[in-house]
Amino acid sequence: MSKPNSTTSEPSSDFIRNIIAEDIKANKNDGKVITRFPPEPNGYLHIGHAKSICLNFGIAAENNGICNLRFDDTNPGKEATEYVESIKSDVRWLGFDWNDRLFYTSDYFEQLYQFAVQLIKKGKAYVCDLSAEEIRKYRGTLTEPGKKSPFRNRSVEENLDLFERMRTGKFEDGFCVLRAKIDMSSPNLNMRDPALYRIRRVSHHRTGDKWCIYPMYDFSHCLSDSIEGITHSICTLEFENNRPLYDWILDELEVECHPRQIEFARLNLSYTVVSKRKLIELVENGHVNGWDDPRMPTLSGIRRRGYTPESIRNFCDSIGVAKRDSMVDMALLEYTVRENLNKIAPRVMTVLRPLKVIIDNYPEDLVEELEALNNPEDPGMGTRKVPFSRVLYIEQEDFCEDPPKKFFRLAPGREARLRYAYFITCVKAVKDEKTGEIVELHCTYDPKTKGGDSPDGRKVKATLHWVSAAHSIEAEVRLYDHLFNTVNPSDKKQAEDFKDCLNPNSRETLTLCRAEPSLAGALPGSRYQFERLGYFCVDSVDSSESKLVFNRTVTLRDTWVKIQKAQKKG
RNA sequence: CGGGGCGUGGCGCAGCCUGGUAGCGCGCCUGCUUUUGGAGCAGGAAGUCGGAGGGUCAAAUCCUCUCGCCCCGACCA
Repeated sequence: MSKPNSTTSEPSSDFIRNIIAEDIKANKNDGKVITRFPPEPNGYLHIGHAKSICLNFGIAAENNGICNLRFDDTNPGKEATEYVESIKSDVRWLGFDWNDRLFYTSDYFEQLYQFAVQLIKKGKAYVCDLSAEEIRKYRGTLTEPGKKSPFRNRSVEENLDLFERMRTGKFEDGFCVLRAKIDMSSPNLNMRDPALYRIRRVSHHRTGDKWCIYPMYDFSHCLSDSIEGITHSICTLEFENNRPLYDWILDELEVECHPRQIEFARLNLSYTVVSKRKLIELVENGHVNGWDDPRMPTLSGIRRRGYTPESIRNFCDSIGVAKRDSMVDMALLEYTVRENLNKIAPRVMTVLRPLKVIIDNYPEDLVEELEALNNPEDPGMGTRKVPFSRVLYIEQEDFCEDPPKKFFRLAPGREARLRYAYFITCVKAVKDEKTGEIVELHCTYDPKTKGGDSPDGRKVKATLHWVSAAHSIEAEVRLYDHLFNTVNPSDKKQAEDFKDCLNPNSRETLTLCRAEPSLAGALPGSRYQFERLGYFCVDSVDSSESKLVFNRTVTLRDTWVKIQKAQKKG
């Protein structure tokens, strides 16, 4: 009964949705489903977060539930308002709405503190004066048990007093921590008396200097989930080892709501990195131009690149959710944008690398306005007029003086169609005497083929895009390729430093492109298909009325490139 | 010599709980339609389910063992 794993329909069933379906069936949590997306505001969201967002908001929506957006802001040193704003706008852009369910762990600092007090009163937490280094030593190793802290048996009263003094700033940063009293010989190191609170005099982006102690992830996350009434706390695999601690804290505190933590494998995408730490490094070392560089796998980068939110959602639905580590091929992401853009992007003609074409037998002063479809996939998108005249530009690679097998574009003596215009025949290629470079083409046109069809039924193998030289407008076009040269730059077997895998040719800027006049005034962010080339969008940062700048979102599927590669291999 | 996970066509997943010789998407191949070498439609190749045993009439599905990969030793999340 599971639905096909289509890229356009509902996501197929996965183990998490199965668990939730069973819980609903068993009327657990009164049949309610409440999830949450809990980013730490210490960086920008990337495509991996999109998977989590789609999962959490998606599951809530499918089950008539709720999904909270909660900022896990317990480490003020690394967090900032800039990040919370970017995260909010990215989630919104992706198409999800948290309504009034916007929360911050910092909203719970007082409650969390009281929970800690409760734990102390139960004799389940203590203030430990060991230094960070000492704690590490006492913790033992993977194969050896740890040692008990000499402060482990302080009285409840003493701990209560000490903890309050931690809060009121009586100790220096790092002087002591509050620890859970669990089991120093547990095979799970997370259970060897983990730190719950640390002293840190850093002002917080929301609470300012109100606090000098901050709760650790393990303590705050489960309790925040509980406070919000989360039913299913979905997180990534690396937290699997933390689950016993998640459950321990909620059990000890006897809270009314004890969410079920479920872990899934994070997304890995080929030819890029999906790790906040690595992305920060790329930004800070200037390997890219900021978080929204169109080559970045950040949502802001992907958005600037021209991807649609719908295509990202379809992508997330089609990759599935499981527990095994895997590497999703970037080609699938590209497929989902093409699939989406093919339906909605208006077609337009733009020549990236212009080659002048003179139609010898076309009247010097004539200009015809030819009708062109805005989208052959959707006649409802209407038509537009494109000017045609004696001097045109076509793509350099659409002409070949000595065409190889299967090349069926323009060549000396060969006839081809100019889209929506006429059949033209190349009569002569003019070369630069010194470089041998082809400078311009002389062609003739067949007036009877106006519109692109010959009344005698004559066929041509190729249809080329073109622009009228006099009417076309200048544009800058930025072509992008994979940010990295290797499938998995994070693989230490590939390179010690992932930055060594950076693709030096990940961006190529073309400044002399010629676009059809209808593109004048194109709005930032608007997306087009440049016929035969790919999908492009107006850059939202650098484009202006006086200077159009386009980003190539993705090329069209290119069979000719494939044939050429096959021919090279023999 | 610790603990926790995972292993199904090239890639990503479903199926496993309630055994009956494997399914989907992408990719790949062929043909047809087509004024984007785009797109659509039709068809096709490709896996014996990490490996080995065991019980069963019958296992990817149950049991045992084994191999491989990932995660855990921040006062990060």
